[in-house]
Formats: sequence, structure tokens, C-alpha cells
Amino acid sequence: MKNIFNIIAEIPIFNGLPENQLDAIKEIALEKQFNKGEIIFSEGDEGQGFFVIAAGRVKIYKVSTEGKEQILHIFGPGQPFGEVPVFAGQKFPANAQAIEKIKTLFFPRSAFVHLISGNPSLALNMLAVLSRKLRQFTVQIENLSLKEIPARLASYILYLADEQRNEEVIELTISKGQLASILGTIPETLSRIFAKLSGRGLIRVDGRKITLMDRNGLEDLAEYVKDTE
Amino acid sequence: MKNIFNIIAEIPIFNGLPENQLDAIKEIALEKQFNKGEIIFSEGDEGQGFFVIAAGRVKIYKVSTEGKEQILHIFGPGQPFGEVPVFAGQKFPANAQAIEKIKTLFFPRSAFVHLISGNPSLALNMLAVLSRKLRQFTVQIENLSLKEIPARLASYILYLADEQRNEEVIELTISKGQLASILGTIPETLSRIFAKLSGRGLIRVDGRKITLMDRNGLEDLAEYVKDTE
DNA sequence: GCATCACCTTGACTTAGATCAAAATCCTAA
DNA sequence: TTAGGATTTTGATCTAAGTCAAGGTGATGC
Repeated sequence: MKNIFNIIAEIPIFNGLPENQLDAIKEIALEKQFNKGEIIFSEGDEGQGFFVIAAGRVKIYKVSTEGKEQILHIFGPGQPFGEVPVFAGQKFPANAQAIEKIKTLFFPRSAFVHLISGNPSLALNMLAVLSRKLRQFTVQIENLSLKEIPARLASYILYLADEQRNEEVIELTISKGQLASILGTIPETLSRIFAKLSGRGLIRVDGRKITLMDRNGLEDLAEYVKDTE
Repeated sequence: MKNIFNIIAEIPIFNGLPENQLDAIKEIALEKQFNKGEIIFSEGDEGQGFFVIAAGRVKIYKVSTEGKEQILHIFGPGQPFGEVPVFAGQKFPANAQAIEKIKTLFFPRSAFVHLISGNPSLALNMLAVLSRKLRQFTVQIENLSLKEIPARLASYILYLADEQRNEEVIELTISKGQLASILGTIPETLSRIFAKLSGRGLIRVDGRKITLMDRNGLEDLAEYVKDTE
């Protein structure tokens, strides 16, 4: 069983920090657990601090007045979420829900800001995290505004394939309904588009397993440019 | 004529910094000018530093393979742009173009990172800037994915009215074509929607002047929740 | 004063994707 | 092992918004 210290030492935003700093971080961290389905915070809530996931997964999402959901991120172990109000001094811009039983570390705002003030590496790590999230959002906006759903699905499949380092068969880590919500559509439409891509011979779908039958075709469809660097 | 020092002292990200720090910032800043229509950087370029606008306006945008444009931001005096590669160590995620003749200060990456390492207030200011941009993007994603174009336009009009502190008549600061690109649509559609809102008695449009005829109606349409705080 | 170009509007048509409804499949737990 | 629910698929229909094409409006400069 890992103790808090070991968990903290493995979190990317705390990478490269000297041991005494990790100790200071440990001092302010609070363990918080949530059950599957629990709401961690809601849009508009005052943010008193941010979270880092120790185990499990979380979704960050918005909901329309008619109940349609758009997922902004799904985060897993090691990843921070809910930092915006820590630095922008406002409310949470979206909702967070545990999609599995999760364990998190919670960092109270003022203690963390104090810590960061004395620790440039930590500040730079945090700047890097926020910058990467900005980059991700530009991609998401591009997808929603400039690409059709088949292209978004193809991108997502290629992204998963990259992540899973598997040439043959990849596996969805979320339900198709949730995938629809990531891609900005609804389950019915996603289902039809899976069928369409299968029909064109680009993929083969069996439950949550997807076989890439024609990677070039998928890349064309996705306008996929592999992020070198 | 303002000198560099005065310009720097008025830039929000440098707020609250002591004079000697402002001097150090001045030392690393480079003045760069661009004419109307000039491309400042393109998606995929290596980012060697970031910009702060001293005068004029810039648009940050993505373009689809078919040529449709989505504007992510329009920035004016005092606002920084192009920071993502400074901290995430990668390429620019989008394009930047001067929409007017502009004057900027350019901050080279390594010098700036060095500066921020010795200056926690600057780091926190920068964290606040990035956090606010993240918040803005969540709103933009929500708009694109969960709202129809009339709601987006209504939001935009109310946002402008807020900004211009004018109960009666507000003025578009950009062309309707550019507005379409901000809202994630095309000029023809925007034109029809202006006509529709006028027909419903919500607004009156005369060139770039828009008169709010029914603020409550617009707020209903926009699902507008005034951002208190 | 008129030509030119950018911008905006209008009309007719098409289409991607949403909605509504129902059936099929899968999963889990008693 | 089977009942019940959640998840996924399929079908029929609808609609918001895009496309293509043609005019209209207005500003700018020669």
C-alpha cells in the first residue's frame, strides 16, 4: 500500500522537486475519496482548492439546459483537475464527477498558492500543465467547429491507438455513450458512424474492441497529423 | 509618446511588480510591429517566445481543410498571446494574424522563463492569465457543442453590452463576417439569424450598431447567467 | 461621379446530424 | 438462470445550418 509521500513523488506536477519540498506538499495535502457516480464539484461552486487523482478516473463536463452533456476531459491517476479557480479566483467553470471509485489528494488554495510562491519549479510545472490543457482545448474547439463527426471519431481512434501502443486491436476505456459525449454527439449518431466506418472497411468493431483495418484511411479521414516532438 | 517602460507598467500580467522587476522585464522585451493582415505566427511553428499587445488587435484562429475559419480569441492592448509553447515546450496550437496595424512586445522564451523563476508574483500573474483562458475555452466549447447559433449570438450581444456599459445601443467592433467566425458559423447564417432576432423584436440592427430592444428576451435566449464575482 | 471591391443579404436547395420510438444485446446480481 | 436494467443498435422522420448562386449596399479611391 502506497503512502501519501510515494503517491506525491509520482505525480507529474511535482516532478523534479527536492525532497524537502515534497514534504511540504505532503503537509498540505488532504486525502479525499469519492464513490462511483459521486459529484465532486459543480459548475459555479466556489473553488477552495484543486485535486490530484491518486486512483480512479474523473470526468469534467458541461450540461445543456436540455440535458445534453459535453465531456471536456477524462482524467486518470496523476492528473490534476479543478485548478482554474485556484489562480483565476473564481468559480469552477464545469462539473466533475467520479466515473469510478476514486481516491484524490486535495490541495487547499491558499496553502498551495503560498507554496508555489516559494517554489519556481512548482510554478513552472503548473504553468506547463495549464498550457497543455489550453492546447488540448484548441484541438477540441477545432474538432467541434471544423470537423464532422466521422473525422472526430477517426481522430479519437488513432489517438487511442497511439496511447495503447497497439497496432492491431485497441480497446475503448469508456462506454460508447460517454464517447459520444466526448465527441460532441449522441449515442445513436455515434452508433451509425461506427457502422459507416466498418462498412468502409476502416475498422472492425466488436463491443469495446476496435480493430484498425486501414490506418491510412483513418488518417485521411481524420486529417490526422502525428504530433511530432 | 509612451516609452517601453510605461507600456510595460500598464500591462496586467506585470501588475503589482516592483520597479526593479519591471526594469528587468524591459530589458528582455523586444518591440515588434506588424501591418494589418500580417501573419504573426502559424499553427505548428516553433514558439520562441510570446507577445503582449501594445496597440492594435490580433485574432487567434484555426482553419479547416476546406478553408472555414474558427476564431478562438481576439486580443487587444495589454493582452498576452502565444504563451502556450513557452511553458508546454511545443509548437503554436493556432494561428495569429494582425487585424489592424499592431505594435507588440515580444518576450523570448528562455529569458522570460528565467525571469519567472525568480519572481513568484509574475508566475502567479501568468497562472491567472492561463486559468482565465481555460475558463473562456470551456464557455466556447459549451457554446459550440450545446447551444444553437441564435443563443450564441444573444450571448455575444449581451457580452458586448456588458463590456460597453451601454444600455441602449452597442457597436460591433468587428465585421459580421468575423463575428460569424467567432460564433462558429458562416456569414449567410449569421445574417439570417440577425434578421430572425430583429423580427422577434429582440434587437434592431443598423450596420454595426445594435439596439437592445428586449434584454430579458435576449437573456432567456442566451441562457445568460451574469458572471457575478 | 463613377468604377471597384469588400461586405452583407436573400433565395432555393441540400444535408449532417438530432429526435423519437422500438428492438436487440449485454451485464449483473439474486 | 433468469429477471431487470443499462447500453447499443436500427428505422423513420425532422430540422438547423451549410452550400451555391445572385443581388444589394456601401465605402474608397481615381
